[in-house]
Amino acid sequence: MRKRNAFRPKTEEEVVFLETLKSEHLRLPAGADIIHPEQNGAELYTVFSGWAFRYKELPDGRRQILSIALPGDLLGLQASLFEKALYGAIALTDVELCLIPRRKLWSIFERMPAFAYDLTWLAAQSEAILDENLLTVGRRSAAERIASLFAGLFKRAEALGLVHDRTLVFPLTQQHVADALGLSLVHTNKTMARLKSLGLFALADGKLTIDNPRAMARFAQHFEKELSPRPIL
Amino acid sequence: MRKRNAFRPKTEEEVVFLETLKSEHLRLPAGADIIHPEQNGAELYTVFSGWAFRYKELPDGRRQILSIALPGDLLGLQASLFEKALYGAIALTDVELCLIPRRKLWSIFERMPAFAYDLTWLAAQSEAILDENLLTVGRRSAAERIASLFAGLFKRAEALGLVHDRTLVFPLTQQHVADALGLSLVHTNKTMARLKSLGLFALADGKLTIDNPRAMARFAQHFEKELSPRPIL
DNA sequence: CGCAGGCTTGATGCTAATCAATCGACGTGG
DNA sequence: CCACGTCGATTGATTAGCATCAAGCCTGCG
Repeated sequence: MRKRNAFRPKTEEEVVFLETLKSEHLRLPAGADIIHPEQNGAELYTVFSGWAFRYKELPDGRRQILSIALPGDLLGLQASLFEKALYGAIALTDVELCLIPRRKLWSIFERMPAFAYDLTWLAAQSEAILDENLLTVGRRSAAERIASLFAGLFKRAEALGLVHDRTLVFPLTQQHVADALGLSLVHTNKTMARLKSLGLFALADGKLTIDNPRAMARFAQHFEKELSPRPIL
Repeated sequence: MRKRNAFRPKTEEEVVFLETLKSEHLRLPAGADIIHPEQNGAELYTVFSGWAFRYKELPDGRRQILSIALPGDLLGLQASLFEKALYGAIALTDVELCLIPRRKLWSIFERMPAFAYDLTWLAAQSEAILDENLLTVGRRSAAERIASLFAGLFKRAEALGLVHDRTLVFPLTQQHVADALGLSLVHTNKTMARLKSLGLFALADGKLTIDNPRAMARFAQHFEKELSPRPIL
C-alpha cells in the first residue's frame, strides 16, 4: 500500500481518464484569478507548471495568503466539494493547470479508487502545510517566519527539481511575503534586509539563493521531516 | 451527488464495516494524549463525544493549537496516511473515539467509495477550518481573534446540538485560547475581560453564553457561510 | 494546612504597525 | 527623447499593541 505511488496508472479507465485530462489543459497569465472568492461551483485543478497562491481576505482589505501552490499541488478541492469557494486563488507566474471536472469527482471515487486515494493523500498533505503555516504565523518571530517560509518553499522546490545551483526562481514580492506571514510590508522589508546581511540568503532579480539550507532551517526553528514520495497528478 | 449525505449506509459491506467500528470504541480521560507528536503509525479516529485539540510545538516550548475537534470530526488523517504524525492531539474532556484502523484505509477506497468520499469531504472541511484559523491568527487583532474563535466554536457546537439556552459547555482554559490564537496568556486574559465587559459574551464555570451571536460575528469580522450538511462518521 | 492550577492585575519594554517619503527600474505616449 | 505614472523596494520617525515580568487571589484537594 505504501508504494502505491509507484504503479499508479493501471486501470484501462484510468489511462483513458488521464488522457482526457491532458486535453483539458489551460493556461493563465501571471496575476490571473484562478478561483474567485465566493465563486460558485469552482473546478478542481492541479498545477502543472508555475506558481499560485490561495488567500482569504477581510471586508476591510486585510489579506492573508494561506498557502503557495507549486507544480503538482491541487487547487480547489474545497471549492469543488462544497458549493462555494471559501477562498481565492491567483496565479503568481504564468501557469498551466490541468482541469479535473467537478462533476466527475464522484465517479472517480466510484471507479478509480487509486486516483481517489491520491486525491485524499494530497489533501492531507496540504493540510500538513497549513498546520506548519499556522505554527509559523502564530508562534514564530518575524525573522523566524521569513526564514521558515523561505526554507519551506526552498525544500519543496528542490524536491521538484526547481533548484539549480542553490538558486530558485522566486516570484513572490515582499508584499506577498508579508501577506503570507501576517506581517506589515515595511517590517517585512526591514527584517528581510537584516537576514540578508546575516548572509542567510540572497534575493535579487526574482531569484532566491540559499547557500546553507541547514543553517536557514535551524534559524527558523523549522524542523520538518523529509517529504515522502508523492502521488503525481 | 450533493445529497449523498442523506443515504449513506448502503452497501452490505458498509453496514458490516460500521458494525465493526462500533466495537472499536475507545474512551480516554481529559488530558490524555490521543496522538503523540512524532508518533509512528498513528490510527485514524473520529470523535464520537467530547472535545480534543491538535497542536504543534517548537523545540523551545512555544505551542500552537491548530484546531479544535468536536464530535464528528476526524483525527489523525495525516498521521495515518503518512508514516509519522506531524502534530499531537490531546483530549480536552473525556472523549469517546471510534477507531478506523489505518491498515483498512486502502480497502475502504477500494470497496466503499461512498465512505472514502466522506473521508475526503471531512478532510476538505478541516482544511477550510484551518484556512479560517490562519486568517484569524495572521490578520485579526487580539480582540477579533477571541471573538472569532468563540463565534466559530459556538456555531459548530450549535450545529451539533451542543448549545442549550444560548450556552455551551466550554472546556478551554485561557491558556488554550492563547495557544490557539497566537497570543500570550496575560494579554488573552485582559482582552477577554474587556470583551466580557462589553457584554459580547459571558464565560464562567466552564460555560460560555453568547446572547447575540450575530453581534459577536460582526465584531470578529467573521463571516463564514452556513455549515452545509456533513457526512456522519 | 499546604499546594497546585487557573484566573487577575499592574508595571515595563520590545516588537512590529503605521505614517510618510524617496528611489530605481520600467513602460508608455507625446 | 523625455516627462510621466506605476510598481516594487527602501528608509526614518513615531506609536500602539502585545509580550514579559512579577505578584497576588481564588478554589479544590490530598
